This record gives sequence, C-alpha cells and structure tokens, in this order.
Amino acid sequence: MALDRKDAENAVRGDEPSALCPMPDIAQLIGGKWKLIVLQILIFQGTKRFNELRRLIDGVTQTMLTNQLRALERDGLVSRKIYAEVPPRVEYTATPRAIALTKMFHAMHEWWESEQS
Amino acid sequence: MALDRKDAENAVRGDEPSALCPMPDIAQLIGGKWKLIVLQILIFQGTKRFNELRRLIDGVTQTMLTNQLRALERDGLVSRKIYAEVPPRVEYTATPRAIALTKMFHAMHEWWESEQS
DNA sequence: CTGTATCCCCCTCGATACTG
DNA sequence: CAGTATCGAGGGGGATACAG
Repeated sequence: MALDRKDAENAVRGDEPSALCPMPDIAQLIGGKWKLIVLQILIFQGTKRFNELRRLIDGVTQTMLTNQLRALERDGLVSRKIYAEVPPRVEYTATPRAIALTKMFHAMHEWWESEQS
Repeated sequence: MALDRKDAENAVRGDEPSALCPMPDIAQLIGGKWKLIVLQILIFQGTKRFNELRRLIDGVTQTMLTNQLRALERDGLVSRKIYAEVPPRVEYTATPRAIALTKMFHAMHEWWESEQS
C-alpha cells in the first residue's frame, strides 16, 4: 500500500514462468477496503446508483464509498454517469477493464467455496 | 480489515448467482501487505527458506516477513518445517489450501497482462 | 540463520456536520 | 439524492535492538 511503482516492479525479482505480476500495483487498484465488494456488485449485478450501493454494502459510510468510487473511477474500473435531474441521480457501472476481472472473481469464489467443505 | 465475521457475511446481501463471497473474510486471509507476494513465490517457485524469501521480496523487513508468515501459517496456507541444525534452517512451503489459489493467481496475472497493452 | 521485543509513525478509515 | 469538509482514532506496518 505504501510502495511506489519502482518498488513494485522489483518486489518479485526474476522472470519465472507464470503468474508473477507486481502485487503492490494490483493492491493499489483493487486493494482498498471496499473496492472488491463494490466491483463484485457492479460486475455481477450491473449498474447501481450511489445509495443503492450504500444499502447493498453493509457498514460502509458515505465518505468511504465516495472515496473508493473515486479511486476506482480514476483507475478506469468504474464509470460514473450523472443525470441532470432533480433530485440528482448518479449511476456507477463496471468498465470493460473491471469486467475483465470476472474470471478472477470466479476463481476466488471457487477457492472460497472449496474451503468451506 | 477491521470487520468481524458477522459483518462479512452481511457485507453483500442477497444470494445472487455467482462469485459472491465475503471479501472481508478473504482479505483477512490474503490481504496483508506481503501475503500475496509470499504466496506467489511459494506456490510458483516452491519451498523457500526464511532468508531466501527475504532476499526475493524487495523491501520487506524481518519483522513483517515473520508476521505475515505466522499469519499465513495460522490460516493453514503455509507450512513451516524446522531443521534442528546449526545454523538453524527453516523452510516454508505452500499448503494444498494455498496451491488451490493457483487459478486465482493466473486469472490475476492474465488480467494484469491484458491491461498492459 | 531465524527469529522476538519494543517503540512509534503514518495512513487508512470512521464519525459528524454541512451543501447543491 | 449525492455528495464535500473536517477532525480524530486505531492499527498495520517500519526501524531498531536483542536473542537462541
């Protein structure tokens, strides 16, 4: 969480065969406390409004949900669409970049399920 | 990181089709700053000694490496074998439970690679 | 070589109040 | 409804010294 780019690239030395990627960089993208939950919802349940997300995610505060959504937006994982209405409406959607994480979520899910046995 | 079991189970309400698992629980297991890096190495490069890991992981301190290894051991993701020698030798190995994470690492890796284009 | 024991900083996260 | 601003606590993580 506190490593910069350079550290990240050196974090695992060598060019071994498979699955070696800079974890600190990945943590930067999806390592926040609520990011994976938000992505999970937007990927598998589709577009949601701000308060919908707030209700779906137990325990999250307005501040943190905003923070995490802003970070995800900056990193191109979530897109934000504002409707000029009264009352205001803002919708959040998983970008293709985020949807590409689907396999990872499934792998994670399978792992988790297999553990519960 | 600070959510207990109950929070985790309620974090995502509903029983939607796929890939919904309690992220806080997972974060508890593999969410430490160095855990994914350690697991990556032990899974894909096999058993390592303490100082081998220390050298392979750039920037990690003795204290933190010990902490993360202890946590991984408690959670059954890493096994620790001590050889009664002088000088002492301790080897760390990924358990089957950790090896089951291989698919997730690959998915993560593929995602990362596809992003670099 | 492989750890433990302290001390402490910083950064994340949470609570609260206020706004368009 | 969907935010922003501010303040503060807590704990994960780092540095250092010491030990078996």
